[in-house]
Amino acid sequence: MTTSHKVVAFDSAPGLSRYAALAAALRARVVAGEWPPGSALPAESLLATEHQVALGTMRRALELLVAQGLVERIHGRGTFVRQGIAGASMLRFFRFDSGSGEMPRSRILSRQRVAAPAAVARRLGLATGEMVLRLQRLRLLADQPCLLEELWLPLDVFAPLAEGSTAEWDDLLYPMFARRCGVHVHRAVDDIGFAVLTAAQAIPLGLAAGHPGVVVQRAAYDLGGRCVEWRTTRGDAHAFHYTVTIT
Amino acid sequence: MTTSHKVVAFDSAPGLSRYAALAAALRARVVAGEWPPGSALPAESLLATEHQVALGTMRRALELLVAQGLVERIHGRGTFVRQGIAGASMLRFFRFDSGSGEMPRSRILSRQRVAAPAAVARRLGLATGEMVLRLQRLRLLADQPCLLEELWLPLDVFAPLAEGSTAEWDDLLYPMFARRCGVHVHRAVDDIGFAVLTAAQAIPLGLAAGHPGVVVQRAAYDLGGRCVEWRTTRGDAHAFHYTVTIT
DNA sequence: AAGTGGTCTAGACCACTCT
DNA sequence: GAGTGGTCTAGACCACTTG
Repeated sequence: MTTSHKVVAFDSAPGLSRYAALAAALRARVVAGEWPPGSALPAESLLATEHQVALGTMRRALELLVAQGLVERIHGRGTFVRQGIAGASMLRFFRFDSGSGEMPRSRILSRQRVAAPAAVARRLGLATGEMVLRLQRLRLLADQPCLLEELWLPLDVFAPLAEGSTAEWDDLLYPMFARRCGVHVHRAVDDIGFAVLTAAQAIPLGLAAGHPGVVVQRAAYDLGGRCVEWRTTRGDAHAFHYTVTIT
Repeated sequence: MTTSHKVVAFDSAPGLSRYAALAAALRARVVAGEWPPGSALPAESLLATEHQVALGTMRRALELLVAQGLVERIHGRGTFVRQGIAGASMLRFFRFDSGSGEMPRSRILSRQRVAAPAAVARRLGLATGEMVLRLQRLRLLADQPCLLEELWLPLDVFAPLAEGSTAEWDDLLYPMFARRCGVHVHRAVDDIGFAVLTAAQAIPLGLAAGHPGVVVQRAAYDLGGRCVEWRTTRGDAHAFHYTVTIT
């Protein structure tokens, strides 16, 4: 008598190593929602027998996914699909002198349902004229305004945020995106530059028009690689600092 | 009859895995100069038998050194100690609109042998008052000044640079450091900030006093982890740009 | 105690580079 | 063809977490 085991096929490698093909197959299952963010994958031994490869090969595949930031492994507990980026990640570019353990606060200044301008539509991978949510947001530290943000979100997936009061929104957006819209931000690309602030940008920050400012433009992507946010953040250039290590 | 093989001992692990201890032992031999930058290490199979470990374990150790940036492996050729940082690494923070294939040029504005000020001595790990080389350097792109730099170098290892004409110096410093002083810069930490330029800083750059400037402060380290350079670079803030990806 | 990931072994075979 | 690193296997044993 033969026992029946679940067997999962994966595309054999077109020039790819077996563990790379395995990693791609596992990634596809994660993106498809088979294992939601925060949940555990089956044990590596199980996955190995399922895919009919040696344990070491499956380990290589999982290590690859760890390096790619898709999953994280915890000794003795298991392999988990990573939750998205935590939030407050914009503050890492700034050094505001306030109580160090200070919680950042947020205030939504405006919220509009608008047709996407061409530049925004291109960034978000939408057709020009598709509906988006435009937000203006002020971030405060110890009740002092420090960052002014303009966000563009595709309405098809962020529709829940178009309704209800914005006064009750969380101070951190990404956890709220996950909870209310099922959108997990897994990757963000920040482009940093400097520009003089206009009056409209400077006043909410308590600065004067013409003050030097930092401009961070961010594109944020979900698990599947779709751009789900286009954001421009402005702050006082004198508060900017960032450290890079090169090897 | 027994054949005699070279056997290299390494400290058994005080809480370290065997491959981590192996990596540390190999790193020590590289730092000691047994395999100079650019040269090849023995084959992994040889190293494995020398250290009396399985091939896979030695591979883990070498992979660790690759991840740390100490060596690089080339399929079919061997394992090589990495040369230092190439140079021109400061330009990656700026976007000067000129011919894209433009070679950056350098001009040494001043060179002094001076006693290290306290702040510099601390950064370089010297006693206050030890002798250092202070350089001012202007970097040009298409004959346009773009960056102004102030460098502090410990004289004990950079003595060869205190003699002779600075007019003949290379445009890239790090390869010259390696060739003339045997100093290989393997790691650099850049701290980016913002400040308004003084007249003395702005004039050489063709800007006006009070112009917004980017300030990059760099500590550069050699193979052994010694800080061998402390540098401050200033440039037009409007030319600054940098991209960071977070996951 | 049971289940998880982490380390280590000893081998076979493949892919690439140089001469 | 000889020598290098890269992949894959099949197992043993260890270390950590949880019930």
